[in-house]
Amino acid sequence: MTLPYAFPMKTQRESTPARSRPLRADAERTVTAILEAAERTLSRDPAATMEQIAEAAGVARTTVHRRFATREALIDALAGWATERFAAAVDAAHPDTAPPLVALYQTTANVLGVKVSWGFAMSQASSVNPEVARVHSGVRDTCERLFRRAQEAGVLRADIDIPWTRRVYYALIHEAAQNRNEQDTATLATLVVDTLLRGAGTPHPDRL
Amino acid sequence: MTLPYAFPMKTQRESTPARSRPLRADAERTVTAILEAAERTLSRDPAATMEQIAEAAGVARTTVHRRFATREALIDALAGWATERFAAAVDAAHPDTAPPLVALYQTTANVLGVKVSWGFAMSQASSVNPEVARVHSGVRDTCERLFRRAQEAGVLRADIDIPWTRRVYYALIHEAAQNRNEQDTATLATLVVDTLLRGAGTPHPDRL
DNA sequence: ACGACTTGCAACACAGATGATGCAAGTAGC
DNA sequence: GCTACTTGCATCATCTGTGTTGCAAGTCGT
Repeated sequence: MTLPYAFPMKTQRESTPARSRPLRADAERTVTAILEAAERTLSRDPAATMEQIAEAAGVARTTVHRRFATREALIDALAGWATERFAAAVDAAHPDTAPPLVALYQTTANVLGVKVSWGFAMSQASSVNPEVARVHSGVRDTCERLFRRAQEAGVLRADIDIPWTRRVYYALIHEAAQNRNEQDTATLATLVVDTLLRGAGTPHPDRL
Repeated sequence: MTLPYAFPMKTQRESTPARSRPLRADAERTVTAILEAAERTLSRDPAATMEQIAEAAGVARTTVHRRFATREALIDALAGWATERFAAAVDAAHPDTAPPLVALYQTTANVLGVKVSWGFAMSQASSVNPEVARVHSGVRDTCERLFRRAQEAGVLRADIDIPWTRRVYYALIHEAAQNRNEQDTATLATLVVDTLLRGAGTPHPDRL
């Protein structure tokens, strides 16, 4: 049994997808097709079978098993694949250096771009794979650092609970990502950030 | 095969749990134990087996099958059981008659009470059971009516998108319900409503 | 105390999914 | 064009979960 596409190999020191040796171009395309089909299929039904995934990818089920030894290995690779993009999306927004509000918008937009396409894969944060968990945990820290900077800059209130706010932020992104309908990520990001910062209430409500 | 505990029977006109005839007291307790164990078990792992549920309930798997013909019937009954409480919780808050802000707090607190205990069951809104779907859809309408009243009363901004705001509200309740840790529903409701109305931003931020 | 009901246990049938293998046909890359 | 790689197909073994049944032991309600 060769294991040509296993995401973070335990024997590897970094998160780059590793395989025993380079795949031929056609096999490479097949692997990609399988991962994309897996995302599409599993986001609709997380309990979808290998057969359904194979069909969606346009290959035979045995081919899927040739590339991913087990179902778990496939999902693991999928989670890794998306986690790489996730980390890159966050990184590209310079969340630790850009002005807080700019960083918030940019990070949101970038993450939404990944989340819309890789929703299922990104939901596998509590993966068996320690590398995936590590990246998600790292992003969580980055997010909370950004929120603290936003507090210091007076963008976020001083009295908010940061872990709670982060969870709300994640939930907003999740909800926005369901709106795949036509909306571009910039519009969705505006909606998310606006909702997070201003809420839905009036500035000075006549109570009751 | 008798089907002693099937939630909303198609031949019944209302949502009251119906069974062919009353169960003996011990059997009644068993049914309750199974439903509670199912909630506990499935909220941890939605793919949990009947065996695991039976074990959690302290009964044999065959007993579970005696009370619920199929796995689907069990989940359906669970969804119905929780949906009854959900509808009652919303109703008790007088969402259509109390002042908007009062109704919002009270509904939130009541729903959180149910959601904390019946999180999995309440996530089965898109149940095969049309009665369950009808109740959830009704609550959704009630919620949006309340939001419109809140707008008219100046509690919610006039420019918000109501469906989006409702989804955000649901997401906040969901997140808050994860905080089972010690917090009472009144505190959590305050947090949810406060976050929904005010967001996390400062009233007049020095932009950037 | 009696009868009806309920439960646990052992056993079975069955369906569906996973994973492996050998072979023949086709394709990429040198 | 040659070789190594890749794929589809047919097939098989295995496992797990679901749902059923019969029976013996125990319990509820009257």
